[in-house]
Amino acid sequence: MLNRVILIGRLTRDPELRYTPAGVAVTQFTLAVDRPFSNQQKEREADFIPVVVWRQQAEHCANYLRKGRLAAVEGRMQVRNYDNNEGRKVYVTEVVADNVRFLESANSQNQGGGGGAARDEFAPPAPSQNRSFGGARNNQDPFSDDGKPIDISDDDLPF
Amino acid sequence: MLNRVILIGRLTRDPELRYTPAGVAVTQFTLAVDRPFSNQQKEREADFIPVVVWRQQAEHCANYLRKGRLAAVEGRMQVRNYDNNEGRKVYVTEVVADNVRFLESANSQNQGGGGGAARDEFAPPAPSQNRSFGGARNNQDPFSDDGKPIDISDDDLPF
Amino acid sequence: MLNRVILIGRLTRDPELRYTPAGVAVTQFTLAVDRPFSNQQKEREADFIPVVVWRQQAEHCANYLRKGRLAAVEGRMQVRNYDNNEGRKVYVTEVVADNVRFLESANSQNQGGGGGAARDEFAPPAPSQNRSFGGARNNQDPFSDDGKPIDISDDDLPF
Amino acid sequence: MLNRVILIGRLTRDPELRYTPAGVAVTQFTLAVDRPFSNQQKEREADFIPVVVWRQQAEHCANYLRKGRLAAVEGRMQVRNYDNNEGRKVYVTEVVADNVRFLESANSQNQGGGGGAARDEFAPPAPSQNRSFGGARNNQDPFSDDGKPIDISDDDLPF
DNA sequence: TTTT
DNA sequence: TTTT
Repeated sequence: MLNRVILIGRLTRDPELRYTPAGVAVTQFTLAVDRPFSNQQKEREADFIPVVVWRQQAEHCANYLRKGRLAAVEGRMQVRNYDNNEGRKVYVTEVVADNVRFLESANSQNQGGGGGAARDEFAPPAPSQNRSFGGARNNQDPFSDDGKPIDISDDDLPF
Repeated sequence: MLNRVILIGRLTRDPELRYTPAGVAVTQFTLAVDRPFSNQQKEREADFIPVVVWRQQAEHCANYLRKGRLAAVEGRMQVRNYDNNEGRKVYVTEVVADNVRFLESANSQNQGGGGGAARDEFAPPAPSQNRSFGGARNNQDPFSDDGKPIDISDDDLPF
Repeated sequence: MLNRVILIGRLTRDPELRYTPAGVAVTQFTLAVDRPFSNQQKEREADFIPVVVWRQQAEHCANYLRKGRLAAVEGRMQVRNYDNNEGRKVYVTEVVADNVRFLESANSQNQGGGGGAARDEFAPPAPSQNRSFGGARNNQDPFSDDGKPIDISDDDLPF
Repeated sequence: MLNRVILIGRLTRDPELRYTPAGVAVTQFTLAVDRPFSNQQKEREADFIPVVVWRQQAEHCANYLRKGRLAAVEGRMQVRNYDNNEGRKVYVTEVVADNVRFLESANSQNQGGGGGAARDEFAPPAPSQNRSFGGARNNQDPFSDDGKPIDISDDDLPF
C-alpha cells in the first residue's frame, strides 16, 4: 500500500545500460550504503543494494554516474523471484528508483579511474531514435551476472 | 550513509518471536505490500517483504500483530548472505525495523481467523525473565522456513 | 534536491475541496500526527500538519476521507509566503501530497460523526465536467481559515 | 503516529549553535531544497526549510557544516506555535533532525568563503565541560531572528 | 532574510 | 563479485 525507500551510497561499479526488446532503457547498479554502526565496531560494514532505473533516468544515470560516486536514490522495494537452472526458486530484491540524484559531479576528485572512458560523461544522451535502435539491437542478457533470467522483459516495466 | 524504508502492508502470517542465545528478543514476519499499479492490470500484485524487529518492539509485535493485519514499518534495508548446504552463497534482503505501527486494533473485523489463539492478544507481555528463559530454550531454527541459517546470532543485533 | 515526507495521522476536520480558476481540483486538510513521546509525559501531544492534494487525488480525498479518519500521506514539504493585511510576510508550511492512503474504510466505527452527511461516501466522484464547472463557480476563498491568501492560483500547481 | 522527513539541500547560512539553560546543545540552520520543477520553468525555485538538531549532532553540525554546503537531513516535522508581541498566534514549522549527513567535505571547492573563520573546521568539538559551561552562559536568544520566542526551553527537547 |  |  505504501512502499518508499531512500538511500545514499556509492556505486560499486559503473552502471550498466540495457534496453528491453521494445527499446525501453533500463540501468542497473549496486549502491554500497554504509551501516550506521557496526555491531562490535570490528570492521566497517555496508549493505550492497541493487538499484534499477527505467527510461529517461536510466540514460542519465548511465551518462553521469560512475563507480565510486555518491548518489541518492528514491524508489520502492521490489521482490522478484524466478526458477534457476536447478529448478529452485530464487528471490531477488531490488530498489526500483523513480528519482536519482548525483551528489558528486564528474569534475570531482573521484573519477572512478581505470582510464580510457570512451564515453563523454557530459555529452547529452544520444538522440532517442538511435538509442532505441541501439537498444533493440543489444541482445546481451541484461541481468545475467546477477543470476537473473536471460531476458529482460517489457513486463518488468514499473509504469 | 542513509538508508530509510517505510512500508504499509499486511502480515502474511502470525509473527514469530524467538530469542538469541543471549536472550534478546527478535520477531520476524513478512509484509505483503500492494504495488501501486499492476503493469497491464492483469491481476493484483504485491511485494512480499521480510521484516525483522528486535528487543522490546519484537515482543510488542508478537503480542499485538496477527496474520492479515495492517501495519506500518519504518527501518532500513539490510542485505545478508550465507552459504547454503550446497556451498552456494545466498543473499537475503530484509527490512530491519526500528518502528512498527499497528494500524488495526485486535477488535477489528480482520481477525486473521484460523481459530483457537491460545494467547490473549491484549494481555501485557509476559514478565521478561520468563520470556528470556523460554526464548533461550527455544532451539528451533528461527529463520529456517526462509532458507536462512539455523542459529540466530547475537552478532546480528543491529544496535 | 530531495524532499520527501511520510505521515500517518488523523484528519482534524472533513477535507475541503476547491477548484482553481482553471478548474483544477485541490483539497486541503490537517493531519494530527501523534508525537512519539511527550517530553515529560505530561499530556499527549501531536503535530497538526496542513496537507494539500491536487487533481484526481483531491477528489478521492474529498469523497472518502472524513474528520477523525486515519490516513497515510506521502509528499514533499513546501514553504510559501505571502504578505498579510498588515503588510507583514507570513510563512506557510504544508505537505504537498502525491500519494494519500485511506487506512480506515467508511464502514469503520470511526465515522467522524456530526451527522447528516449529504454526500454518499461511496459514490464515485461526479463526472468531471460538472465538477470543474462547480469548481470554477466556487468563489469562496479556499484557504482563508488558515490565514492564507484569498485566491488559489493555478501558479500553485505543483506539476 | 508516523512522521518522517528526508531532505537534501544546501545551508543558506552557517549553522548557529546555542545551549538551553540546562546546557543542552542545539543547532539551527535553514536548508534550501530545490524544487523538482518550477511550474512554468520561469526561474528556479527552492523551499527554505528550518532544521533543528539537538545534543551531540548539534555540535557536529556546528563544527562541520557551513553556508552553501550540501547536506542530507532525516527527521520529523514539528509544528510549534507561540503568541507574538501583538498577541497573535504564530506557527513555526521545523524539521527536528535525528540524522544529518555531510555530503561535502570541508576541503571541497565549496568553502562558503567570506573569510576569517576563527573556528577550525576539523578540530574535534571542544571538551564537553567547556561546552556546557559556555552554553549555559550564552544568554542570547537562540531563535530570535526567526521571530521565535526569546528563550529556548529544555521543554523543547525532543528526547 | 536565503543555497549551488 | 563490491564503494569512500
